[in-house]
Amino acid sequence: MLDLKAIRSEPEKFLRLLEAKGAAENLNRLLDLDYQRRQLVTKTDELKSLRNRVSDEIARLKRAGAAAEDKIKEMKSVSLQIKEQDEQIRSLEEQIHQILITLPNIPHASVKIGRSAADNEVVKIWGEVPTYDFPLKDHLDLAENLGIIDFKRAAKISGTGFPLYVGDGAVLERALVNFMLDFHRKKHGYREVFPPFLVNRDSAFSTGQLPKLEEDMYLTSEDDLFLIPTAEVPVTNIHRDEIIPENKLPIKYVAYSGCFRREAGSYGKETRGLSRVHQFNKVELVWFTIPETSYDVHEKLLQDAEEILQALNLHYRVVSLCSGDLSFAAAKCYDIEVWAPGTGKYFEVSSVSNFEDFQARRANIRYRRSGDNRVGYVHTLNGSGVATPRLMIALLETYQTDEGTIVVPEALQPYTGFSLIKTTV
RNA sequence: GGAGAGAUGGCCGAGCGGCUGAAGGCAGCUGCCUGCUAAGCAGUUGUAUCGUUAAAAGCGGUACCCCGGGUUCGAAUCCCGGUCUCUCCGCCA
Repeated sequence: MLDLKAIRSEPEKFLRLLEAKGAAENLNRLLDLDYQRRQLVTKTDELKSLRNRVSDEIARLKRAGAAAEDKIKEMKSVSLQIKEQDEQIRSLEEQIHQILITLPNIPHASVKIGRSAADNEVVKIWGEVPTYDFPLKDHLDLAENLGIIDFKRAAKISGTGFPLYVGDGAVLERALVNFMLDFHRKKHGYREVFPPFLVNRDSAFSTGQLPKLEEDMYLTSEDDLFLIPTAEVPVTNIHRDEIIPENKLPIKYVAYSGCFRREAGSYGKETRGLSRVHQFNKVELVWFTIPETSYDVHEKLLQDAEEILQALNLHYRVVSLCSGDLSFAAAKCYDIEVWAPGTGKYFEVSSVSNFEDFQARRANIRYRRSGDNRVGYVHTLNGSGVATPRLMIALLETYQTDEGTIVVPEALQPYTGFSLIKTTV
């Protein structure tokens, strides 16, 4: 959520930046409603002040045994007026709120203004496109031949987009998750949490999924709980409605979770294989920081996520998203895209975002400054570290051999207990 | 799923329809005292919002005792609805 007071004081700036994200239409109406509200609040507070004073007088008169009928009568009509104006204020606040919750975050000054993914910039390339002296298979062929992912039976069980990992495939998937959790916990000092996979509306609102992206989530109708699309949602909400002492910051969590996405509207494209699925596994990194350091942390977070791919020796590039491609809540975002040689494409395996105080405002996560004891909103950041399905694609396709087997990267071998995946059926 | 109990400030805890933003205690901060520490004494300490201000501080107003309604000139206190927590029973990995 944006700061209404900030919008009020610099409306032109917000107009310009919201346009850069393609979402400026309601701004003037918002400012008008805000003005009306403030006028009415001032008027109504004066009436309340009057009522409080006279009510005290009435109490004094009654205690002294004097009559107060005329004052009571007068206050009766004042109270009625207060009630009417309070209702108007409530209505104005509701309208303001409705606009405010649909306004996206504004891009940071370092973010390029652009319309779509075509305007994104590659800011880093790590490693080189690997070369092979035999014809490459894509992950679908490899997985099917090796019998490590059973898409057919998965479709029978749940439908398309719900991978069923089998045998060494299941072990490999689990190994990836454990490897990444340990990596961030031990090497980067994150605190591990294991969050709930279903969340309530307040939690989904806080991180920005609601109200605009409700249809992207699975909803359990009986209990009105959402299946999480990312661990970002429960983990960010750990500190909802809290005031954190500054000396406790930064706080950094690493969490594994299953992730569930309806991917409504994306039928027909990329529906085969692992590239776009309804359920997947992801290790997520979440930071809470003071505002002054959040952009340094953003770079650090990116680096932490990159190191996973480096440890697995996978070629990747980093893309800085332009304003038009930023998600609803993000002020700045890097995508990490890993190379899949069999498919011949880069796949996004991580999104590393700084939300500044946008989520903190929605979630009411504040901190108390050590110096002057004042409270302010924290900055929240998160990044995938990383998501497995596309990592699996890159892994299978990068480490395939001309026999169709898969060499397990050294870093993973302690977790798999084997170094080669070959046909077992 | 059934039955019962509860929700007050950073924490514990009192609270009669007006004199309660809220007693008392703890913790924190500031002074005083003390060779140091402890103890003692005095003062102080929430959040949001509106106004004043270029802005902040400060000052003034308003609201907030789980949430939402109601009764009343006036509600932490009375009434109704909801949420959450705890205990017991049932079911259950």
